[in-house]
Amino acid sequence: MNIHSMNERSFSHCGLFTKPSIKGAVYYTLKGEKGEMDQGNAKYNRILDAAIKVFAEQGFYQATISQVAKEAGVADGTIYLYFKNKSDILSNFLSYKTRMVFDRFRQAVDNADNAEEKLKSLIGVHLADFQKDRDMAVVFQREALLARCIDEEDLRKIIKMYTDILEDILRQGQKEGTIRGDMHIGLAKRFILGAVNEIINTWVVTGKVAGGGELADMAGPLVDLYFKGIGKE
Amino acid sequence: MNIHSMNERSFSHCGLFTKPSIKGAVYYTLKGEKGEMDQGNAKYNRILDAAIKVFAEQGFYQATISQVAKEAGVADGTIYLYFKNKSDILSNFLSYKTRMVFDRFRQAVDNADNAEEKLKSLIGVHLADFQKDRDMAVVFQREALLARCIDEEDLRKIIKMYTDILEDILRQGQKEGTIRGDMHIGLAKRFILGAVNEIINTWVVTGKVAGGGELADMAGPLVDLYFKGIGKE
Amino acid sequence: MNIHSMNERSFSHCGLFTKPSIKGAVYYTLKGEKGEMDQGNAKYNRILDAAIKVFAEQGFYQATISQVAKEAGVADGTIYLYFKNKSDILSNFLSYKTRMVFDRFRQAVDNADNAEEKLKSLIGVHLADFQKDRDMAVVFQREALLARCIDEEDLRKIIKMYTDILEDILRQGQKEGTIRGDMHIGLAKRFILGAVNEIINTWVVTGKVAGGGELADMAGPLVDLYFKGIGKE
Amino acid sequence: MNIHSMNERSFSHCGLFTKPSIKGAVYYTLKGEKGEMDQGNAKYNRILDAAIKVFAEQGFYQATISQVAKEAGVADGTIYLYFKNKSDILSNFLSYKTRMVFDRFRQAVDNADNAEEKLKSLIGVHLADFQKDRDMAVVFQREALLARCIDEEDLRKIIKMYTDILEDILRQGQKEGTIRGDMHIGLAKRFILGAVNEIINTWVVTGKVAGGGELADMAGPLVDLYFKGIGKE
DNA sequence: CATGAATGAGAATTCATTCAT
DNA sequence: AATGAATGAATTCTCATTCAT
Repeated sequence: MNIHSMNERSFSHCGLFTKPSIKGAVYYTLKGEKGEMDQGNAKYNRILDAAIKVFAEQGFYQATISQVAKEAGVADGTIYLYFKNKSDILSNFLSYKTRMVFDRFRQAVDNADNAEEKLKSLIGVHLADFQKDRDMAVVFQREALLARCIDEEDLRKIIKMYTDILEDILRQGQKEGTIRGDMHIGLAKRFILGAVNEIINTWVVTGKVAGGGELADMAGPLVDLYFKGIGKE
Repeated sequence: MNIHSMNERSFSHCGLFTKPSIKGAVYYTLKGEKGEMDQGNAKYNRILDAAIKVFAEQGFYQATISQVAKEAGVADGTIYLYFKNKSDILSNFLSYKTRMVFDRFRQAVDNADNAEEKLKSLIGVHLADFQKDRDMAVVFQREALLARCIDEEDLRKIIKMYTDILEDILRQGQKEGTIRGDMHIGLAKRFILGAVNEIINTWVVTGKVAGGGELADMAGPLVDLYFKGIGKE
Repeated sequence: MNIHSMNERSFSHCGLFTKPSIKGAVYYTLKGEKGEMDQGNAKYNRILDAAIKVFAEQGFYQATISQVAKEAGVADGTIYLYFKNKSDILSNFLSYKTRMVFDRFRQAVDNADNAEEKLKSLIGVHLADFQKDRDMAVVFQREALLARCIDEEDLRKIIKMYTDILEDILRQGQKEGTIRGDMHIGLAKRFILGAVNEIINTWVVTGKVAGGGELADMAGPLVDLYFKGIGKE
Repeated sequence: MNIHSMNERSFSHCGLFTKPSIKGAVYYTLKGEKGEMDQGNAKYNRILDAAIKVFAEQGFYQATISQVAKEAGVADGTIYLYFKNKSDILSNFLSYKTRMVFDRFRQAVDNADNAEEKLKSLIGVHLADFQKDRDMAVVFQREALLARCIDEEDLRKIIKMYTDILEDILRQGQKEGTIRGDMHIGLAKRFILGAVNEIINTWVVTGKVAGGGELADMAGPLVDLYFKGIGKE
């Protein structure tokens, strides 16, 4: 018997956002936080961490289960006690990480007052969280796209989640009178998300941040650009 | 002897933009234009076209040489007369396509007068060209990133090429007085490129354009957003 | 220490019919009959029953220890307290079952008077017993042959046991004057056994009995055929 | 590209007897008979022969593709150019062999006049053919039963093919007045087939023929038993 | 140049068996 | 005795690449 039931709610099987909790994800969240976390969870997390590290370094398709197992310090076969197959590792990671990341995004937005502050807060958390965990960032930005093992539908949902948050902010700003009413919201959403992704991608590829500071420091100037544009009044 | 010398200057071996001409690329450019083009070149192009189609459909790693050969109507072994290996096909494509695309981009920019027109022209051609050839767009946006067979250095160069064009435009705009002088140019470049990529990606994944029209139609509204931002004056 | 000494006398190691008693078999025989039977024996039997069920359904090689354990309601490891390995389960079953079946066969033969009655009784019990326990029948007819884990020598012995019984009957019939003296006894034995096996196999595969009744009902008509043949007078 | 289209009509995919010809089987038939047989066919046959030899020795599940490849003198991968997978080898063999064997059986029956002669001829060919190729006999008698990779439906069809031939003979005999009209034909068919199988199985397991001669020599005495039975008139 | 059959290294995955608890 | 997580050997199958024709 294996622990698969625990991960049952993987991307490819149950839809990404339909079930409320992944045990694995929960355990993962608890990483390092609870002394009473048992071995099984620890191992699930160890494998997940190792896999993301290896995927980030090698790319999903280049990475082998053996490499992941070695990195995690377990036998090859052990991986299959926790994950259905190689794709399932990535699925579980994306599923869990998406959930976690969006929880933080929502929080960041909820804790700010007006549209501009909300946007600044959202972008700030986005950049900070991704900078904090480069492996995650690499896998999220690069592998998620290509991984044909991930349902395109799920991919769309992840993006939609983000653009939905943005849409809320934009509409609020329009009500507040701080954001133009005469623009294409669908375009504006992509416009905002695109810049953030581009900045993260540049950092992922070059290791550098435009301007030389922290990734999160770009949130202010970026939101400034979003609002004022590049044009001279 | 095979034709490899011809492709020697592939991405992964000699750097993308260091040597002035790729015979293959040249042949490719000439596709359908010159009656005196010999069989070999035609076959080179057939394989390249077939490969991009298959890569776009299956993903680079899922695609097999056999599929490409079948699509191209040649034997598996024939591919190796024109390309060193599987990665080399993608490398050659990116190398050639980058060159071609940037030629068109430069032209688009050169044919316009002021910064705003240049930007509009650049984005317009970018969107139009990618929409015209979805397979190319898919491979460019998705596979290029993940394909570890492409040198990261080369990837950086491609992006730099684009942002260099943008930088020129931005500086010209600043001189013209149409673009703010008090902004971070490095950030602005990513800000511009990011939106274009995001719009293309959305189209690639969903098949839809925000707004419902043609991809190229977004150039105007997008540049408008770039200049004015989302803020209410 | 484990209980292995108990099963030491498995098919593959000590020969099937050389030692007088298998503890496991004895326990098995006692299944449900003795209140003082301890837990260990009950578990031994539970595993054996479960294994035969799973082997019958999946085939010996397709069946996994985990499936057997689950069916038996014990942990995977527990199986190895009672059986040396997977083959040993089958060996023990065949060993026990052969013994049990032949006890009943001998009894059936002993309780009848003349050769024809003996034969009818033997065939009747054979068919009835196999019909009563389809899993056993499947394993006996199908898996026993293919399972290379069973010593061919043992296989020969089982068959010989049966044909020895038949030989006794045939010789008695010849003495009694009811059975021809001018025939090849070795051939006649196979002739008799073959028909029974074929009828059981047909039932195992199709689930049907030629004629549509109970398997055991075929004993009479079959023995009639044995004696009279298919020829007209 | 591989040669699979050639074997398309495998047991498990298209039903056993629905399509008229297996190229592979045809080639196989021609083994050693036609000088112009090309390499591909020769290899297909080499692999098939090797596989049957290995399956007969090791059993289907114990046998590995590597063993088959080694026996055939080809690389492991080559096997997959000719067969979809391990089961497909067995399927193709059984499919081909069944066809061939039944052609010979039909011929044997057609060339004889009355029921008794037909039966004698059928049994004679059956025994002779199986004795001629022990590996085939082993695989046919033992592995075919157990191989869960073979559709049970197909198994039934093979058996039915044989019993259909027998039924024709029995009915003809009844018309001719040489065979009893008062017997259960379904039972009689199994009765006949069972004896043949038992004799072959005994020979497969012990290497011996009851009586000590050739397997085919048993046809006469056996048919004599069928007709006259074991009873003293 | 072109072919495509053959190769064999390499990867994912399974599962009998062990052993620390 | 019982457990079941962990192991890792073993196996199937894939596919980029080669090379004789």
